[in-house]
Amino acid sequence: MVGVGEVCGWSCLVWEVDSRSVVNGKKKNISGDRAGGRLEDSGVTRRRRRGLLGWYRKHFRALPWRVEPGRGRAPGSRKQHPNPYHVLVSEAMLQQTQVATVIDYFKRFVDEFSTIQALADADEQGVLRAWQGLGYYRRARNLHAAARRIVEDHAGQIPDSVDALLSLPGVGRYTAGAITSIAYGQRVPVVDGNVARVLARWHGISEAVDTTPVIKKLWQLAGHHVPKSRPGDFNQAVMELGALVCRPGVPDCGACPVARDCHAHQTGQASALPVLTKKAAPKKVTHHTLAVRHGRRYLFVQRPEKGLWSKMWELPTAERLAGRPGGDQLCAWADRQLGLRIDSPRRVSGFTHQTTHRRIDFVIWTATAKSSMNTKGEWRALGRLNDLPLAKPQTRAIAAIQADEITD
DNA sequence: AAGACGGGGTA
DNA sequence: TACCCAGTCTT
Repeated sequence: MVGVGEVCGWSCLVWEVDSRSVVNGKKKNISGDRAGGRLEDSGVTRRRRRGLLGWYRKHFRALPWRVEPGRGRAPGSRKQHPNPYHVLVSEAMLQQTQVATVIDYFKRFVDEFSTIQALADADEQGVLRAWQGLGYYRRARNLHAAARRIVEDHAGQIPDSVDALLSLPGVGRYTAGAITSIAYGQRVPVVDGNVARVLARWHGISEAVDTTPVIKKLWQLAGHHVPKSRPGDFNQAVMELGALVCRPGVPDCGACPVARDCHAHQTGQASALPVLTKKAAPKKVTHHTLAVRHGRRYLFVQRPEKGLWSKMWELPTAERLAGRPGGDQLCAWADRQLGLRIDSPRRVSGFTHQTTHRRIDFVIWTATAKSSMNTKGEWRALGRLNDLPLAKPQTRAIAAIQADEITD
């Protein structure tokens, strides 16, 4: 940890000085040179911790991977920390995904894969299937690979050091901090979107928080805020505050336990912070999904190792047909890409699917195969897809085909 | 440093 | 629409 001196006797003025030094983009010593200054000695810091933990004890959400805060500290009681495996799974699911979305996925996942060993023993398709609908499917494959590594290299114990955790696929600085602090009670900070927002407001950070020097500063700040006692509760409390009170847009400062020690609130800037850099608009594209029927079954293929929806299954989909192709183009495409002769494709429906980087118009076609000869892919009845992981637009396409079958 | 990677909640 | 979510990895 880089030494941060100039945070002793914290004041907003100190940050204003620091932040100016950050903004020219140079990695100068933004923390100042005075060694040994400890934020924990600051009255403001102690007050923030106290206010935050008191608030958290009252307002925390009961979540399936969480232990009641502060519990188990009395002599003779157990279970001070949650199951490290549960923390690993939940943190993987929570990456860029809201708590409310994760809850049911988490329950089903640990029900099906109840231990790290069980997860390691599973096959990747099964793990992807359990992840279906959650998005960012690379997370599922990384988690599965991590489980195998943990069983192989760590005797099935989730590592308790940041370095060992960072070497696992899909575990970055945030997740390593979450596991070490929450599951193992170590004084390690976390910075996620919530923490960044809270810190930007507490300290009146007016530079964009998604640039390298400011991110570095946020980790330093978080490292000085996290207490030795109950670091996991503290980290979760900051994130919970960010999710419930110190929300994006207009925060509920009237409900905030630390508003008196928040620079943004005191100066009326809370709703203006944090500042984020603008992201590129999604690209507009069209995908043509072709439901090729042979008897009662349809052809499904698996997507490649990399890229969008990697290793998920789908009805064959043409992603770069120019213009507004007709049935002839679809026939040619099926011949070329699938080695399949089909009869007169018919357009049955369409919908739009939005991801972070693409706005995809899906056009759904159906056609009959002249034979089921095909080296790759599987022929499946639509009622027997339970073992195939399918991304969202594919489930919509399949629903459209089923509806079309009925009205046929 | 900038993009890719999903899907849903919220205003 | 646009933003943002208990981020990580690749280019």
